Amino acid sequence: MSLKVYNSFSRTKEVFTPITPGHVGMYVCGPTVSGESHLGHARPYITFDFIYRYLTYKGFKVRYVRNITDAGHFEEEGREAEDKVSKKAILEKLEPMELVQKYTNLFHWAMLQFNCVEPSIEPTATGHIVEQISMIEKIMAEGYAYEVNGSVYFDLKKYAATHDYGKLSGRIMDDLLETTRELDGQQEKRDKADFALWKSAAPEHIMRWKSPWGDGFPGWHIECSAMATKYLGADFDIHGGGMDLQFPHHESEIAQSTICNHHAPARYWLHNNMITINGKKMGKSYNNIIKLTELFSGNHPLLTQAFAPMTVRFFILQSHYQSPVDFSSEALLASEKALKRLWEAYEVLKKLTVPMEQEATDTVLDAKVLQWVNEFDEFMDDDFSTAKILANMFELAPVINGIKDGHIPGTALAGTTLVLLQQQFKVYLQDIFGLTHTTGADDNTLQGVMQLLIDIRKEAKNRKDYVTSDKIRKQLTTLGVELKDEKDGSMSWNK
RNA sequence: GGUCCUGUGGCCGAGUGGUUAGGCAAAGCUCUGCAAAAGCUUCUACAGCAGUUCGAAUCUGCUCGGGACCUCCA
Repeated sequence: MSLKVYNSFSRTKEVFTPITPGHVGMYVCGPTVSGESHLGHARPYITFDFIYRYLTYKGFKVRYVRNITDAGHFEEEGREAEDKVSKKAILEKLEPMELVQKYTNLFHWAMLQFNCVEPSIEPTATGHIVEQISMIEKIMAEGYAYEVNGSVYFDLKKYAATHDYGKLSGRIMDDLLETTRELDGQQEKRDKADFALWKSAAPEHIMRWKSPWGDGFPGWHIECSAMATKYLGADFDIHGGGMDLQFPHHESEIAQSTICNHHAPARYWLHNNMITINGKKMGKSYNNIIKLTELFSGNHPLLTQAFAPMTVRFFILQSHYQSPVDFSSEALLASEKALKRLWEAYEVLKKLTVPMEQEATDTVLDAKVLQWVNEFDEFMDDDFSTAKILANMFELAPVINGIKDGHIPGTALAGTTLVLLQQQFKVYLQDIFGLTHTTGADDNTLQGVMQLLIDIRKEAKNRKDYVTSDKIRKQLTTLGVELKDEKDGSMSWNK
């Protein structure tokens, strides 16, 4: 089966063919560590995490590069030569690198919470100033950049004359050139649409590096081009990021790399859609940001409760990565319950056993189960349709629970079917979707304490002392531990 | 203003022209000391109008609504 991905560049679903058979180079735009990550940031990292995991599952050796943007960029181009990082640093009275470190650590912590696999390489912009400068020099040598007052700009008009600038984002060059915007510093550019490759640093600017054009700092787009080229080559497979980065960021990356390397950087451009909140994109300008720390703690006016990272991960998996997803406390609560139900079915499934040589007594059900399971790969190959796989899993859950409860005879499914079901559930739920569940079952002390409580409750129940047995169950519930009486008289629990 | 996307049942969300998406919520039943969980059942929608077609949520056009980008943005 071949993997098909929606390529933003061609606006069609294409068969994915890596440049080097068996290997995939993937670059994803990482965070700007000038502030705390919010819910919106979670989406690309979780999306490209399961894409990375799936490519690995398919047998590709993937080099996954995700940068850390720690060299600030100007907040409003040309208005003031102050970058995000230095501005915030002054406000918080921190060293720029101290601030960068703080938010980098926080970002890594969040990725850990979401169970995101670490990228193969996580380069920082500040660690690649030399590469960025040399790339700018090459572009200048090619005649597509010019220097003015210590800043270097990309000559977009010249580029657009022979190249299709705007193809990725569906932009029309003439419109861009016509866009009238009166900003300070715009005058030094040959054309308003030209973007900066290097900006001259004003004396008060903290983050600054020496360059052939004087002290300054790199432009917004050049870091990704420089780092992607360095670690993945001039021509690599996948470039990913949020849809809002298509223009101007990715468009400009294409222009820079095309001139510098004489080659468009990536074959496949993958973009995840936005998370909205009450229909509006989550963003600073809308003042509707929910930080990840707030989400995990429930400490936000829009939240009715705290939500676990896995709930968020599941919530994102429940829709296609290219669809916008609207956030609400209610929607997340639904995800929380759904994940719980699914995970419990998975736990049940793990314990089911049937002899391998068992033949299916219910061939209709057996065929259905096989179809649902086999569709996992099919759906994932179809541009990573995680939502459809989850739907199939929910179709399978009643079958699993039915076998456990005895509504469905244990022999209904063939031994080989059950084994395949168990295997694929594990592979998808844990290895590809990256979901985890903490039952506390790995805590020996807690295990022992719970067993003790279960024993006491069983004894109480046996002598019909329901006051005691209900008290144990009720108090455990308030502690967040759920105790269930099974049909066979045993008890199970989970956190 | 320009470019593009989108409008699915109480809510969230899959949907590749013909067949039940799925989840959450709600109702009933079974099981249970009571619960919870689980199982079974019910609720069956595609913004509006027109067109193409034997047949459209799915294609086309128009109208209305929502959103993204055009500026830092995941």
